[in-house]
Amino acid sequence: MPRITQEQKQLNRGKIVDAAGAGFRLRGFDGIGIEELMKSAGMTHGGFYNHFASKDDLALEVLHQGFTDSLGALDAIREAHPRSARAALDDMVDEYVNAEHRDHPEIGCASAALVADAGRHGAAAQAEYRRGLDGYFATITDMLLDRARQSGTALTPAEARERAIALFSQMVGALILSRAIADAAPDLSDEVLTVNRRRLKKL
Amino acid sequence: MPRITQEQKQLNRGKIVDAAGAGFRLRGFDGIGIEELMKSAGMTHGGFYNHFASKDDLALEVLHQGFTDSLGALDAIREAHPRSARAALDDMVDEYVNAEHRDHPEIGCASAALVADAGRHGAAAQAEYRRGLDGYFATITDMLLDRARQSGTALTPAEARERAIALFSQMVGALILSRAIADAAPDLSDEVLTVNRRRLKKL
DNA sequence: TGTACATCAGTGAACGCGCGTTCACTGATGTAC
DNA sequence: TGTACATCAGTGAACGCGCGTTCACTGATGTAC
Repeated sequence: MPRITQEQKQLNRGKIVDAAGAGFRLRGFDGIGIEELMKSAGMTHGGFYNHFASKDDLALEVLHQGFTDSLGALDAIREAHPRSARAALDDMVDEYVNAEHRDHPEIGCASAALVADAGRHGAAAQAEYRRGLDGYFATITDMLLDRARQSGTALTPAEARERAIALFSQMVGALILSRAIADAAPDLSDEVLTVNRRRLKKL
Repeated sequence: MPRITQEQKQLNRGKIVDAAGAGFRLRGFDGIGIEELMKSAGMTHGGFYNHFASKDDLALEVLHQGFTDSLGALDAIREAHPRSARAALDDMVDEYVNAEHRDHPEIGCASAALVADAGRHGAAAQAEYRRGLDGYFATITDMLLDRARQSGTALTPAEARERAIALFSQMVGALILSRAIADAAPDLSDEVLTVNRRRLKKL
């Protein structure tokens, strides 16, 4: 059957990245092997190295794509509420600190699901992570400034950035803690989500 | 040389748990093998199974010990400030959300360093995690109630618990995010710590 | 446009290394008398 | 208290499996003319 179209090759590459994005989020970088990833992407494992130099190389691509997707989703939330930054911020919190998001890390935030691997992997992984955090912090800062402007409240850019960093830290912490006990203590896990969601929307 | 004293055996077991506690925190459960763990505990790897049924079994012991230690450290902070719950809470935040703690996961909070493994490992690991979180939430709730009482502020137990959960979530999130970019973006990593520390102490 | 040849994406077997686990062995400890 | 024997913690070699990576092969694609 091979060789295939160059366009088809790019589609296949995308399938591998998607499969790895879900697999790594669900089971960690070491929790799923190349054979299984390639299989769930619809191929056999031998062709992997036509696309990536190594499994680590794939991890970088997954991080990059993950942050790109997440930042895009955040922009979409903003655009869905062009007149109300408050509504956009509330939406963001609701969608992030949520049982659905907790229960489906495979389609969720890269920051939360891949964070352990990022710190331990090399400089390149951390650079991807930095890019993601920079984007989150900048966008949320803008949203807070918009909200203050729209409500006639005074807010300096420096203060807005502080709040944005604190807010995002809390969102990530809430999601991660709720995931760590999701099966064994569902009530406590739900409480972590509910409490944080309510308090985050008051900020 | 073997066989050794039963007392010595327990000491050796402790050394293995300590070595694994540091190793798993630094490099993850899959990031360090039994041979290296046993070596850093001062033994050869063959004797491992005199102490533990499996590597997973060891992970449970590490989680258990980690939370016991962390909760003990939190009690020590309280006892160091018997008259001022405010000083104790500020101390807790300062010691947790801190560059020293960020740079030394091996001697730090189990909740933050082992969280990724917990959610993915079985029910037993999650049960340990639940015990840890229950302890943290209960203790911080008490501290907040003490502080309110000492300052003459009104605070219901339910409201105190909400604040405690939110506060701990933010502490964990801040530490984890700062670790994820510690090497590649030290300035941003420091900013995450500084900002969260300041805001957490205002709560 | 058509033809001949080079390229190369996917296949599936194979390699080699690491790691969790097992095992025969040793000799000091613990115990029964 | 002393002696003889059973126990068992640590040793280090070995096993076996999984996984990341390599490779010869295939045949359709891409390209040069």
